[in-house]
Amino acid sequence: METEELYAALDALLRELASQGKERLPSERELAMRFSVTRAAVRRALAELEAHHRIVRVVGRSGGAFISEIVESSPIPALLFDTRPRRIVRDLNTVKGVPQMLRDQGYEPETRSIAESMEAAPAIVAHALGLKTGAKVVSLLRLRLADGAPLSLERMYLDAARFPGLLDHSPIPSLYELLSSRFGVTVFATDETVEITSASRQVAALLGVRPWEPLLAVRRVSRAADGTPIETSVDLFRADRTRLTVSTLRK
Amino acid sequence: METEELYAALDALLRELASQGKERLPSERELAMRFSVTRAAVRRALAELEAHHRIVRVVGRSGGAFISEIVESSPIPALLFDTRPRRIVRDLNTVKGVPQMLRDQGYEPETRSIAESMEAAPAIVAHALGLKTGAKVVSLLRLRLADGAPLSLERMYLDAARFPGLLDHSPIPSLYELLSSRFGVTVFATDETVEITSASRQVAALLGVRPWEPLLAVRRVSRAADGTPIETSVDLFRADRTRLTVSTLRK
DNA sequence: AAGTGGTCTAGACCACCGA
DNA sequence: CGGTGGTCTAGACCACTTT
Repeated sequence: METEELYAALDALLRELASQGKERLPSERELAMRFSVTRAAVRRALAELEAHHRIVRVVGRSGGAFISEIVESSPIPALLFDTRPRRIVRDLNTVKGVPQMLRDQGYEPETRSIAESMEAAPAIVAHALGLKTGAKVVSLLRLRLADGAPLSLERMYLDAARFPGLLDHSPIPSLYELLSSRFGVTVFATDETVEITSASRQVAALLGVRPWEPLLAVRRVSRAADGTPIETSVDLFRADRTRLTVSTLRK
Repeated sequence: METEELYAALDALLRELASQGKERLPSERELAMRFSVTRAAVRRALAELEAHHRIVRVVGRSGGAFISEIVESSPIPALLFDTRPRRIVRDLNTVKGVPQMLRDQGYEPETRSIAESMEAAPAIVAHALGLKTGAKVVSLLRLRLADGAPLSLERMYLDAARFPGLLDHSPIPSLYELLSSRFGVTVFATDETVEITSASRQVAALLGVRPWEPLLAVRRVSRAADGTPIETSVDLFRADRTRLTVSTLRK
């Protein structure tokens, strides 16, 4: 019995248990015996059920695999229109900072500075900021939390020559406010790109997700009213806690 | 030697090979012997490298694991010079349809209609379109391809009462054009949200990706100039072929 | 035919954690 | 202590693709 069959069998078992109001599956070893397959095969199928959030797995003595919710069967899903989980909404139409966005939605924002340093600009950063490769840039690595839980990891670069003494204020409480009050610079426009990336081990540890889990990567270049670049950054958002929104008018 | 060590060792090997201009790794069996681990261990580490797009794996006689790009040799990333990006760019600032967007970027667009039908609106769809639950809606399921390779799967709902006889033209060549010429309706504004979802087996098969692989889900409501909803849809984009862009001005 | 990656069985040991 | 999931070794067979 290959994985696909086993997945179907477990799927049926899940529905049966759900209909009986039970939420705990038999142990992996017992499932392996029942379906006459190895435990490894059971684990592959369970891993897929877990990836689809059909089950949750818990270790330890009364641990096991638990049904995460009762789902009706449906062919190709209208399910995708469902928006049950409470996700934090990042509106790409505004230039608000993350903390303000969180407060607007009733979350308690927190920012932890992981690293603040001066370094030579990598090629892509230099290109985005209109500098020569190797020019000095200020590099900030910050972790954003909402209600105490990690939401995103942000790496930002700024032209060190344009903003001298920026690191004197370390740790920086509100960057946009500091740029405005001390340097008279405000963000006028942003160009952003959105892609999926996967979490490296270090990123995963900081964000509290598993390695290689998918993340939303938002790359940004902020510009002043005269078009000169102010900062370029990459935000890595936890996929399970984030929804991006955009509104557009015809052009 | 556990997975993390082995990953680091393979990482070092990757850099060494890259510096020598080589792009092919030894076979899994040889790597296992070299590092005195089982082939399963090698495969776990290689899977991680693949998830990070560090390598590409090919089956068959002269297959193997190949380094996906040589980073060391060139100080300035070749990407910056590439006029036709490896990923297809979906500009969320415009309301252009997918085929037009593809043509603009030099790809050959193709749309395959998977299903076109009339059905009762699910609650969420009815809500988005301002209809009563159960009202008749036209449901379209279409696969978009670029240069013959699957790019996205789109499920769209339209008010059947507003667009009578829409399915008479089945299969629909250009929906936006049809709405304009036959019903005098043009899209004026769109509200879109972006999230990560994972591919079900059926979706994965259509898009040519593996089950549970992450996808970009773009949900949309298109409105006419008077604010009435025209259509609501979900686009599932292959993460490895898509980049979304947004530009904003201060508000 | 031969060598590649893909997948499976079989079994062991570990980390964890409640009974 | 004992049962759970998590991870590892060892080895077999299959599907695929070039030689």
